[in-house]
Amino acid sequence: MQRILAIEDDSAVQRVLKRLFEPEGYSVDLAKDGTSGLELLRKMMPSALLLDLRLPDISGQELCRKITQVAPSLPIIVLTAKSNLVDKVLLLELGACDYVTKPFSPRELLARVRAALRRSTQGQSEDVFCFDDVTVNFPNVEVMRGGELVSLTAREFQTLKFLIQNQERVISREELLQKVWGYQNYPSTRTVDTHMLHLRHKLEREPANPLHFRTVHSVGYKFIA
Amino acid sequence: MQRILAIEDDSAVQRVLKRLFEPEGYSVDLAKDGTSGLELLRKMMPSALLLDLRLPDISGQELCRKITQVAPSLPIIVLTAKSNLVDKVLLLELGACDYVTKPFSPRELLARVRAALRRSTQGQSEDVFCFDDVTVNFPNVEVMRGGELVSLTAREFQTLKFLIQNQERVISREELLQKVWGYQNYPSTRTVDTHMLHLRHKLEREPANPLHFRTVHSVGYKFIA
DNA sequence: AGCTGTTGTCTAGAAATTGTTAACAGATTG
DNA sequence: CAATCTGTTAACAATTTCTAGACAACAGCT
Repeated sequence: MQRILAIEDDSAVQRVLKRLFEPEGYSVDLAKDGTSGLELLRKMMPSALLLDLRLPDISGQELCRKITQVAPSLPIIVLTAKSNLVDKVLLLELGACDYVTKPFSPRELLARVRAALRRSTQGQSEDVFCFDDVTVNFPNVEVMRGGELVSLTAREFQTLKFLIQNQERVISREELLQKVWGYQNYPSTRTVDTHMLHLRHKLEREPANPLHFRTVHSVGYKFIA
Repeated sequence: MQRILAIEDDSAVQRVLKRLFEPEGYSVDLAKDGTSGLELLRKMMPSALLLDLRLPDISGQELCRKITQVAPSLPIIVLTAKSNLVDKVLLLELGACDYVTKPFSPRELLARVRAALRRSTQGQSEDVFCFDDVTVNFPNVEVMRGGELVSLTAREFQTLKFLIQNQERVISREELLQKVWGYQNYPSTRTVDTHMLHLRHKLEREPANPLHFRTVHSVGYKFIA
């Protein structure tokens, strides 16, 4: 039997979750704040986690980070009131695998939890990404271009991955250095430019006239498929 | 040879599929409606199924349900015109393992089918695995090379087994230490390198220029047959 | 057009990662 | 109990990758 842990302080929502999942053959355990949630998590090791973002004690984002440290492969479905795109990106980055905005349709939540469980047991479905004549294979850490293997360095690949995950959005050099490089302080940001140059030469048809790796003058870069 | 069954009524798309998969070493069988598709499915037992959602006789969702009853572990990749998110969730729930929206990039479809096949075969373990002039016999815990018995240590054999089970995929030293060694914490990961060195010397033709036990700089190692 | 700050490009040196060898400590075996 | 085997770590060499700086080219502004 699959066990689901729900960290959610609203008792009305708690009841809805119980009534939704238990008849479908899942067991539902409840925690009403972050600290007791983390404790329960360690004890029961659930198959999936439902996480409310607004909690009395810890911020949802903080909790998300801690959970992914304790159980990196646990699928987390976030329940959130906002449908903000920035938040969505942030959440997926923090390790959430899906999110549902409140008020949610019970049927949709059920479907998403099932899909998440399926993905976590049989592997990610989003492991390839394509644009132009380029295929990026994430688990294999491989990039094909027109049937030929293109060799990227690890940094280049990480940068590409981050850009794809945040496509359409402009990303500053500072953000890239923080999120991809993991740097807290940096004397210069020019190294980002060099890496973009390399990505363009390896993946663009006309590196001097880039279609996908675009420069946004005095702001940063963005990726467009 | 891997066989793919495509249930798809558009003959133009049928041709594209044939031209895409057959040169890559797959055999493609075609059915142009749901009933003949189900019949063919029972006869040929393909390795993967490509399924168009808009069919003349049966609804794609209905068909999806029936197929998962007949062959629960068969990977299904759905071809769909809509990119609706709800549909996506519904499909995954119905048993599809991935989906591609039309018009699709041939290369992307190929990559996804490969990924799906890899996922579906990685669970079931063969008794013997061969690459180059090497034969690995899992039940006997034996490795032959060109008729000669090669003696591997227990760790080396476990490492080899894990690499073969996850071939093509890049595996970090950390993951190896966790999954093969069973370690939770480790002061150093260099011991993995030493074991890869030994495997190379015992199983590669040119240990200094490895073809099968590849290193992916600053990420990890991967095995390729 | 001219000015100014930003970005593209190249390169050499710095830094990090990996290959390889060898030595040592535990475990296993006879 | 000694001998052998196995796993681990350290050290150094070889290799790959990253980075900062210089200068040229470019975009945006007045």
